[in-house]
Amino acid sequence: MPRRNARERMLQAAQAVVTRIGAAHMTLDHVSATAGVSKGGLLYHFPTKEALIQALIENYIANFHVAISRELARQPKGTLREIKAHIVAGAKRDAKTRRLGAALLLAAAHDPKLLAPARMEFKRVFRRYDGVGKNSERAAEIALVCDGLHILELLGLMPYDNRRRAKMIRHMLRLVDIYEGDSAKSGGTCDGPSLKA
Amino acid sequence: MPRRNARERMLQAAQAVVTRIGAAHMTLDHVSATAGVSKGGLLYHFPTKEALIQALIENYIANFHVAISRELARQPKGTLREIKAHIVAGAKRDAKTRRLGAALLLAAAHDPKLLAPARMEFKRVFRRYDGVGKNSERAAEIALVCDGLHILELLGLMPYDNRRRAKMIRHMLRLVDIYEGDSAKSGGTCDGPSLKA
DNA sequence: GTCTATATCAAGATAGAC
DNA sequence: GTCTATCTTGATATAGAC
Repeated sequence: MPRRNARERMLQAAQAVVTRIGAAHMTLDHVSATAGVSKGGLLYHFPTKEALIQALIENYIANFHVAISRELARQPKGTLREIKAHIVAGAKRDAKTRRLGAALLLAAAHDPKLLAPARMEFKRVFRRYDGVGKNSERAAEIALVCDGLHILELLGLMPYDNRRRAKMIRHMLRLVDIYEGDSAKSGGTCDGPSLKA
Repeated sequence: MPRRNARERMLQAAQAVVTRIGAAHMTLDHVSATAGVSKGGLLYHFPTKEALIQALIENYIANFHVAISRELARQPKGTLREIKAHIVAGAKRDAKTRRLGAALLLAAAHDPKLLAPARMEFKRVFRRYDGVGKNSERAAEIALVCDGLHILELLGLMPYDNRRRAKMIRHMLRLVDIYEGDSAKSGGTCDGPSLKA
């Protein structure tokens, strides 16, 4: 009987361990104990520790995509509603999820290849932002603000409190709106004025 | 004889190793061999591997400050010249330095405490950006764009080529100018040529 | 096919010799 | 201050039990 659950259970256990003590301190013994299997059993499903972390990262990104889809349904019509959904979904991640993301990001230290999915994700996002409007620097600016916030928060480097953060999120959404409006106007230049708050 | 050089030599060796193969794959054996001492000798100066990495990180940040100071001397007068110097210095780091920074950042996976210096650095930067002007979201926006670019590049997540990147840097400097101009509520002293996209 | 038990090997850390 | 010898832990590899 190929128990589909076993693999899933091990992934969940790994996720729990990583969230609790970080990917760097996660050991195979720890995960297998949490999952209720032997180390060998774990290694049967994930031949190396890296494979396990890789699976966690893919899982994390997939979950994020689900969250974005959920937000997308709530966004009003608009060319860039997908981007806004991205921002809101990112803003809504809870502390536990963020901790998991940070741990996984840092786990890539052992193999830059592990960042490949993330790299693809960024490529996709930047292309998406770039594809709309005429001022691609402005677009990149928005992309960088969003993803900069995202990553700085993951790493715990963002010195904002909740109130400040909420204001910043609103500001970002406004940026998208303005950019969307500018892009829609055929003759409109994208410099300065419309960005003044 | 307390050889001041010994510690320094070991630090240099560690830096070389990290730059070459990454902090995760750096072993004490490797470093001690490169430095020409035994593992025990190395561990006398740096009681743990983490202590060694910590020293490398502090060294890295100190070097970055030196680079900023150098750029500061080249910047024309202006309220936010320090910020522009920061941007330019960040943009100018060579590949080797970037690789080192990335490795050190990722090394923090083993202990979030290692990120403490970086955290302090960001706090300082954001406060500096925040202190000038009235629109603090706008200021934060600039800060996030700069540091977002910085970190995404360190992690190799930035999908830009050199030309695109240069344009983005110029755009960022222009953002600072615009913000400075808005804050001063005067004509805005933009330094012409270097800011054209 | 799925797992347990056990073996191996690398690398961080410690103790004490010099 | 620095080295050698040794301990320990954790990641893999292997041998088979069910």
